[in-house]
Amino acid sequence: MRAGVSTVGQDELGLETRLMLRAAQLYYRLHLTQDQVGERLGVSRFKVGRLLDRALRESAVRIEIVHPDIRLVELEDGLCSRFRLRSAVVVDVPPTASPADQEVLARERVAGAAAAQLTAMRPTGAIGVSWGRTMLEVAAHLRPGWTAALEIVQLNGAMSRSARPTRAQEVVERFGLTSGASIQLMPAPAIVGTPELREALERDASVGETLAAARSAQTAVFSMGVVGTESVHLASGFIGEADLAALAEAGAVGDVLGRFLSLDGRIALPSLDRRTIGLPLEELAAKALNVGVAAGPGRGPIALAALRAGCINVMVTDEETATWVIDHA
Amino acid sequence: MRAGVSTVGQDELGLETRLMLRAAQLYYRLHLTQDQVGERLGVSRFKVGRLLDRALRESAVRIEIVHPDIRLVELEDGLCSRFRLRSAVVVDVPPTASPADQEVLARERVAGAAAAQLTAMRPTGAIGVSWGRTMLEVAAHLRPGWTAALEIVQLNGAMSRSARPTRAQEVVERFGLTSGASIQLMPAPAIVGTPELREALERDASVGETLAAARSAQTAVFSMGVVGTESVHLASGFIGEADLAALAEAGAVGDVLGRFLSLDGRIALPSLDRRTIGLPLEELAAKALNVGVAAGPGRGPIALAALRAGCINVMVTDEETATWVIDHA
DNA sequence: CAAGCTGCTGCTCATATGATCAAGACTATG
DNA sequence: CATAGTCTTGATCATATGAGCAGCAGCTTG
Repeated sequence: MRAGVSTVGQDELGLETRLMLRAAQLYYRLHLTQDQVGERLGVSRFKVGRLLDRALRESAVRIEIVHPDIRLVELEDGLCSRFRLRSAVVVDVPPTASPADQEVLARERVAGAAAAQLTAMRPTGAIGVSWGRTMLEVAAHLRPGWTAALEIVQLNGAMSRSARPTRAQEVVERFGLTSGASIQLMPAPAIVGTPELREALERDASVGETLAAARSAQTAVFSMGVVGTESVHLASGFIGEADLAALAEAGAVGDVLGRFLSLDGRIALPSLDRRTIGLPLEELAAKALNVGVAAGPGRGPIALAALRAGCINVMVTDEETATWVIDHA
Repeated sequence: MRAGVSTVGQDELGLETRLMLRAAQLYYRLHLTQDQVGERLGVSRFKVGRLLDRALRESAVRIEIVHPDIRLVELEDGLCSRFRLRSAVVVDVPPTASPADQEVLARERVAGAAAAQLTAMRPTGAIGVSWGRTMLEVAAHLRPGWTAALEIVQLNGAMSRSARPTRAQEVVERFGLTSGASIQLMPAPAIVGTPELREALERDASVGETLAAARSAQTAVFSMGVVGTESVHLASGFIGEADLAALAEAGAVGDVLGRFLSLDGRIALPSLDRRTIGLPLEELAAKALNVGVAAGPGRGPIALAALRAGCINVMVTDEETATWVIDHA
């Protein structure tokens, strides 16, 4: 090797750096092999490798992902690592004219992604599901044969006496019809008037057996609701204005399976929770696969609360919600 | 492969693109192997390779060299490809307070680079050299043992009668002393009064033998001079004000070996050229290795002219000159 | 000047990557 | 409903790259 001559060191100009840039140019821009670069530069391919290594370490060469959607992947990674999730899906929701449209579109997009994610995951055995507008949309996106699961079981009470029914049954039915699984409903309201009644109902075979099935299911799919005048629980008549005021007072930010949480991930109003029929959150959190779906403006707080409660290990949501969660975690 | 299920096509979101970004993220940011990426994403490593390929082709991933000196390498490449050079060296010259300082610093930097380049190239046999301020500086930067060449020969006339001598002998001597090569001077002025005298001198053994040696040398090292009041030929008394005016009239932009060129690379003033003693440019251009050195503000035009004349195959210059040449080529 | 030390070089070998190919899946069309 | 064509997929093999190591040069220090 004649490299020895360079040891005379006539190098005020950073000859080594020059060599590095030249190597980077030939390798990254012209796509030569390290061998070819070495030949052109008169150095061994090992040296070329080391030069490129240095270029990368010293950030003389920057590799960046410039696709506009990369931020979604970054949000997904952020959610996964911060909350130890198995996976996360964050979808882009194009802006719409009105906030109402935005909410509808977000729900539609997120639900589609949730359905795709569920399909890809191929859950088996029994699958517990909640209800609500988002879950209804998820159900609508499921395609026949999406899972080989044997049973679909409702995770919480849903039977409504109101003029605007919950359509909870449709959710379960659609999950079942598209998969050939049997279905099991929870024939009870989401929330009743007293803890004693809740206990009595849960002890009764009608509700109790479904609850037992919900308990033993290895998979759960559920959405998150907001607290406030647009709450589905209010519309369905499960809670009244007084409850709403108490929830607001207690700092509730939304609900999971009808159980309202405050931002720290704890039950906001234990007295109300004791009147709520369905799987308790600790038991939900214990499942192997927990797909939580949050779609639409204002879902950030309840999403964060649910994540903190540890009852989600697969998150599906929109960019706005994910951003809020990451920013406030 | 369960990939079949994805063919149901619940993909308004560009699922494939999402996968691509995820792969790019894991591969380029987290530095996993394609195998590992494939495992995490549930696809084969071949698919990962194809995804990354696509990401690169579609510019979803951009690899850029961000080091501040990369522009110098780009200029070098530009010079090499535009003028079919063997190599080019473009050096950075930090700004100074005054233009005069700038010229001195540029000469110093470029000369250092030229000396380093020469050293790295290890020319053998005979080496022809020109003279001038830049060449003197190059000579000063040579370190003992820089070449195993046998002879250093002066390429053009240099003997001056003026108060300010050319110091051309110092250039040759320094080249010789640092290498152990013998030296051969050209004992004649650069330019004489008549073509006849030039011919007579070149026929004489004193000049003729040196000229023959200059002709047979396989390597040449020379600098480029500007035309104008600061011309070294004027200062040395080789040309007078009248010649200068004629050169300006003829569109001369500078000289190589005392031969003045116009921007198109041709002899600007043939009548003057016939009075110039030394190697003709066609013979210079025929050599295997021609190191041309241009340093300092205002050298762009003569550098371009010399390149167009085809008498350079290794260019050493500063950023300003290189930029000018590229922009005007 | 000797001796130890540091840092750099190129080597060997394991691994990662890319090119090419054959088979299968889906589409479009008769 | 068949069938040809196109696209995608994973396998094989050659090549490119990276990890770890031993040798050597130059520097420092006694």
